[in-house]
Amino acid sequence: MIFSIIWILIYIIGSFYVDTMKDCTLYKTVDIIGKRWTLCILLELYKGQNEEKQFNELKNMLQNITPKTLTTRLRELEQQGLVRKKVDDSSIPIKCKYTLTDSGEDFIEIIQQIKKWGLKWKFDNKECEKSQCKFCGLENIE
Amino acid sequence: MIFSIIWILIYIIGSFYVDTMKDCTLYKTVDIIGKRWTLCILLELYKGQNEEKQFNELKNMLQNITPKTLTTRLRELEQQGLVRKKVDDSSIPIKCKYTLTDSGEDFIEIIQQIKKWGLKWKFDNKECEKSQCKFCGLENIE
DNA sequence: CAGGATCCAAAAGGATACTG
DNA sequence: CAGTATCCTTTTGGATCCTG
Repeated sequence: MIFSIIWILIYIIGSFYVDTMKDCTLYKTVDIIGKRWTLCILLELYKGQNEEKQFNELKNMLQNITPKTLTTRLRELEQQGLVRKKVDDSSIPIKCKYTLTDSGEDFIEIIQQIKKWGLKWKFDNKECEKSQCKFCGLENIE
Repeated sequence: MIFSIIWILIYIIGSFYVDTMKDCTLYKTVDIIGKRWTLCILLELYKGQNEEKQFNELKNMLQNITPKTLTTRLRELEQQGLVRKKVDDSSIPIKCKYTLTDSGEDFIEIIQQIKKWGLKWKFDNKECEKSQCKFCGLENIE
């Protein structure tokens, strides 16, 4: 009983630090790229010298992704300026080509950093340690 | 009607690319750090020359985080080797100190990279462009 | 081919109260 | 102080079918 009072006091005293951090660039950025499939999509677009990819090409490479999710992610990325969409409606069927923008390509470097960190500290993965991993398609730098 | 058949055919032909990528180091790493609050926690531990932080200190700095979530995240990070936990039960109340491990500190560099990318390509943020942002506590490199 | 629409399941996280 | 327990809401994404 006496302890409870002590703890409540300690607790209240401790509660005076408050700060807000939602507006931070960092957290905004992470909000964009922290979502499921986003990295996969970026990598898929990056593979093969950043050539144009069509919707169903992406869908087939990313097995298990549903069109709904892919559409959502692509739109987010397009809106955030990481991905560029071009529509070719000169023929039937219509073709939509997706490519990375400059900022999107620049972001690949971060992904590369993350992979490097993973290899350094955490995971043994024969495939990923090859000069070119077949999963993520990234060559190992350094 | 005739179009439907054409499209079905195109669709089937396109479906022959399949690959798996779950075992990639990259995706495993992102699984760890892509979760909500994780980056905030790492940054909070990093602030102030990486000194020890207690549970309720963290909880107070990260307003809106619930103890349940904080516990979960800390345990994940501890298990993944990014965070170290020390218990001091020599006095009442017990104190639990959390610090970054070497790999955890190393990871801050990636966060720094992400921030740099965000500032370069996307967001105007007066606070974040200062030499030291009060939100994420990171100094701006380069 | 490139999605839109609808419905549904799972999971993540918040609110709140409680404890040693 | 450092959590645990319970309940509940919200978000997310999968399944499936449909269309121009």
